[in-house]
Amino acid sequence: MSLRHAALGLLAHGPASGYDLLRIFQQSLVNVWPATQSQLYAELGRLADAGLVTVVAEGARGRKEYAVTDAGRAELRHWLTDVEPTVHRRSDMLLRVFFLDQLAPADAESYLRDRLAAAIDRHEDLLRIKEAIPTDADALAVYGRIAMEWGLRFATMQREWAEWAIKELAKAQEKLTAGEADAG
Amino acid sequence: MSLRHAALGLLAHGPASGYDLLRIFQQSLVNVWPATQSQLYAELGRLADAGLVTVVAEGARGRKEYAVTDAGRAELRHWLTDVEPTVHRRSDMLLRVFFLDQLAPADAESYLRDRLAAAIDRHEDLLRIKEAIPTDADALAVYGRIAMEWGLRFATMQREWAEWAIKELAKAQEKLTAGEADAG
DNA sequence: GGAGACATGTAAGCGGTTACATGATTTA
DNA sequence: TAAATCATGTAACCGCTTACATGTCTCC
Repeated sequence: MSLRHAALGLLAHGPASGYDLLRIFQQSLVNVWPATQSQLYAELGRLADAGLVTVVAEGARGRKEYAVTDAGRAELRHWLTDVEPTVHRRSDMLLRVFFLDQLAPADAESYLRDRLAAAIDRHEDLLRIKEAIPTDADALAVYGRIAMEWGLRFATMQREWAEWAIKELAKAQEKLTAGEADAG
Repeated sequence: MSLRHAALGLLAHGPASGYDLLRIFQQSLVNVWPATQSQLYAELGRLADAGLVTVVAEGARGRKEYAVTDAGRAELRHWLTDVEPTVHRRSDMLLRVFFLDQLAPADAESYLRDRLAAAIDRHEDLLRIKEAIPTDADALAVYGRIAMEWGLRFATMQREWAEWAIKELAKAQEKLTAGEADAG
């Protein structure tokens, strides 16, 4: 249930409407916690019902500006300090690795090469985004850069792993053909 | 919809019952694609309906042994070669990083230190699991080791990132106190 | 005969995605 | 005045989790 805390965290930086928050989700948070419009509006309603945020202003076109309440700030702090981050284990990229033996060796290698290429692309994309980000000293920027660094390191790790895996695969393949030669 | 492909992939190594598969999910695949019992039995039913697997034997206690069909193998290969793995972006660990400015500096640092400790623990856990795995040359073991290596590298990356982030935070903190001294 | 493992299933609820639906305001 | 943007909301569906529910077989 982290969308609620994401919304709470954004509102902690100042009042905003659902529409405002949506743009932040789709820009700054898209790589960390994407959210859809329908989800966000529903969650803001629930947050208001729970007393964690309140409508502080109503503007044109039915715009509702929300602000976090004291209870909301307390909940946010609780989530930040007391709730252990969940570890995501699910990876269909790694799941495929388990079943690569169902493919011809060349296709298995091709899969890993695609991962390698994807990691390189990802790293380049992130670098481009990083350069476009202002080097402000404000909190969201400082911590945003720390999160960005995680992404860059993750992409690098994935690249190096794919390179290593391709070599491992080649080694295993060699052994196998050597074994076949022995048998023949 | 990867549970279906996970089941298909496991059955590609030989016929098995839902109960058999469940143990594999909870042992070998727990770090890659965890699945619950209710989910798995339901999916096997759907796979059978779709003609991707069939019941090849019925044993004691209502045991049903499933085997993958030609259509199932084709679907598995399709998924392995043609379907781009999804990139998971959602991380409540990184989401918290964005909101660390809502905490006292000491608490923010504490959060990062906890991540560091978690990464070290994770790496040790994986090493222990790795040593317990037989060094078989069979496909599931070979590719299992490649997946394991990903986990180890991921934990290492996370450890190094946390160490780096703690230093960054200290630097930012220094700058801030220096700024305050200037102003004061 | 009881415990523990084997074995399969259903139901309620939750978070997330996609699609639908509506309307006001600003700007070219 | 038409297009783009601003702005909020609902509904259907899907995958996953948790809990419930039932029954069989083996071994001590």
